[in-house]
Amino acid sequence: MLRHDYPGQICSIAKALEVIGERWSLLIVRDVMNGRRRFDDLQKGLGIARNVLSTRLQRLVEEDILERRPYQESPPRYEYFLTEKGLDLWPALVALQGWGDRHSSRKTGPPMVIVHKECGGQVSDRGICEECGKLLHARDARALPGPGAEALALAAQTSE
Amino acid sequence: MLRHDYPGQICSIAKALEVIGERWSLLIVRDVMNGRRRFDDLQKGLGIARNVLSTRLQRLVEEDILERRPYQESPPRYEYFLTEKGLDLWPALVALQGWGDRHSSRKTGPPMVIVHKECGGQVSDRGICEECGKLLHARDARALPGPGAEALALAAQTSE
DNA sequence: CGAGTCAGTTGCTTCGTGCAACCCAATGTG
DNA sequence: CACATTGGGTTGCACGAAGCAACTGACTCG
Repeated sequence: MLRHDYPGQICSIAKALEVIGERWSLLIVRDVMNGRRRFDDLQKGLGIARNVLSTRLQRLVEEDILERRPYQESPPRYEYFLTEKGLDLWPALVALQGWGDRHSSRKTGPPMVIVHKECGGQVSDRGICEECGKLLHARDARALPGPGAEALALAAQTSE
Repeated sequence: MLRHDYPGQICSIAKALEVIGERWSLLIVRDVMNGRRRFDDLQKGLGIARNVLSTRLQRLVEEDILERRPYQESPPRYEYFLTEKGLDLWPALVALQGWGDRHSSRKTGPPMVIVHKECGGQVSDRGICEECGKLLHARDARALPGPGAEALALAAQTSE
């Protein structure tokens, strides 16, 4: 049996980390948010071991962060979608990305930028549009390659 | 040699997680932010193995997230403080805590609340004071036990 | 003189991760 | 028709990381 807990902690940060603090979990959520939904696609994109990806996906589904939906039968093939709970991780991802940008991509500029779909303005690390000042949620924004990105047109078609 | 990287990832989230994505790291940062600064205090509070705490602290110091300062000589004893880079993790911690609150402390209410030092208003998961509307940073806020906390007067004297 | 404090280190065991190989059904290719 | 490829995994093995307990070493307190 696995231990997913930080015993004795009453803090919600600990609670949150029990679920998404495992290695790869947040990166999987980020990739699914950016439109990667299939096993092989996630595996290749992340460079994660297949068995680990498998257990992570199962756990994220159990925790109601991802939802597994068939997109064809025979052979059965599945896609993973974010639930509301999963989408709600957006502010945390944005905050982490902001921290990473500020402290490790100083010269090149951020490899990814987040823009407000509605007005095209850049989104701050607090999830607020710098253009129109609105407080945003996952569905209001889209990730695009930034100045620090070599190439990678992955987030191009970030559908709904 | 350890592997602290997520190879092939160009995203700042991956960069951030290389450093603070390890089990316990963020909880250590949170505790130091709440005024716990000493080895035994952190160890008892977190219930972490001593050797693991030791390596985590070393790594966080290496990464310039914590600073190790002697507070006495003979025998040499040290305290850990957050650097600016460490303090700057505050928005991410607040966002994670918000997510944890929303999705796992539904009935009890949040175990911890964050309040704006200046006006006493509650701070949202975006790090904005709900009272005065200001966008806050680590030094502007303080963590206090919330409705979901049984007891624990740990965060009582959250000095500067 | 013995007990306690503080900041670790050492040794051992178990758990988690990475890697490669394999499976199975269906579809594409020569 | 044979054979390779795609997609979504599972299995087995090796090794690094985490948990646990005991020990160290310099000092203080009663």
